[in-house]
Amino acid sequence: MGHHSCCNQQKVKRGLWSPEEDQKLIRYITTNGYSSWSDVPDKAGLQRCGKSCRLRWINYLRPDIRRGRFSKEEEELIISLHGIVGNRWAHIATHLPGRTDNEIKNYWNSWIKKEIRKPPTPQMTVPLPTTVELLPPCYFSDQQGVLNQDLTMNPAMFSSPCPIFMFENGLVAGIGGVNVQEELVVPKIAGLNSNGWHTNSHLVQTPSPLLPFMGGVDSNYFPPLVDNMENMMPLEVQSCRIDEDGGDQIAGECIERQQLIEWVESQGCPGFLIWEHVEGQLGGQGIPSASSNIEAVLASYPSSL
DNA sequence: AATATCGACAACCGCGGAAAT
DNA sequence: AATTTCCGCGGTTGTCGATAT
Repeated sequence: MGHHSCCNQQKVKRGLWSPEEDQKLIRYITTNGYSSWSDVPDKAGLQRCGKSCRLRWINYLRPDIRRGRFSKEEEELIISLHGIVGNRWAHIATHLPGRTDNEIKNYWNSWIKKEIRKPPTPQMTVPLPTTVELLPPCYFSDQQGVLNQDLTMNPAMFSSPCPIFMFENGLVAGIGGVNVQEELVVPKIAGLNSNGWHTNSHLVQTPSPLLPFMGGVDSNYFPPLVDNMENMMPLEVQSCRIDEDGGDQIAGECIERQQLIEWVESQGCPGFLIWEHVEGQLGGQGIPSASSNIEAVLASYPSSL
């Protein structure tokens, strides 16, 4: 039948939960547990749908829940993780014991509103040259699985000369003492293993011929490099990790900074840029700094600049 | 003083996919 | 194997007290 018919019969109560309802639900769940949420309401004597009961228990009544303001460490972790995985609230919540996806989502949505009304920071604006016609052509090779299907199927998208690769280097290590090492991944132009990256964290193609790709893009961290994110084209990417000191590799998925650099250079691309989050800035502005100067990258285009 | 807006948080909704029938 | 039911997720709306106009 209709796919989803929960919560729309009459006589099913909705809206905020009363203390009495809470007590009924708590009593039932603590004595019986839940095997099937859909028959919890009947057995517990509640005029709710199972879904509502589940939500109430998961997000509010269950005993191991933690409430109150987020700590500084939690805030930093949320912001950092969001910069990497995007709006995957449930995933982010797994790194914050006792917190729910809903709570984190609410936090983010109000946090982001505050950030948005702040004026952009000056050093984030990078002047881009307007004349690019003289740049030598540089196309991607399809060898070694470098290109994904979208790329090969639509070569017109990649007629822009001289791509500059940009990578976002996850976040600082060991933040708040929480081990998020496995999250320290950066996108790489490669095969189809997107490994759960959120769409807006994928490598994207920018409208600028000089900066055709940006990796790990979060528009709130990297706003001014391009005028509008709408024109960007999400691409499937493979995750890997830039590891400055060579430690803590992730089996099979990690390439180190030097490898990354070599790989980019092997593509015949003269420039690349690695953004790095800087410790201490994540909770404040969430502003990255560039490890390699974009001016130096642009200087590698002698014919036009 | 009255009302509009804001902000934090709670809850709802549709969807995709898993599980059950 | 096909269809229905259920679960969990993420976007969105609702609620209500606080703050601003």
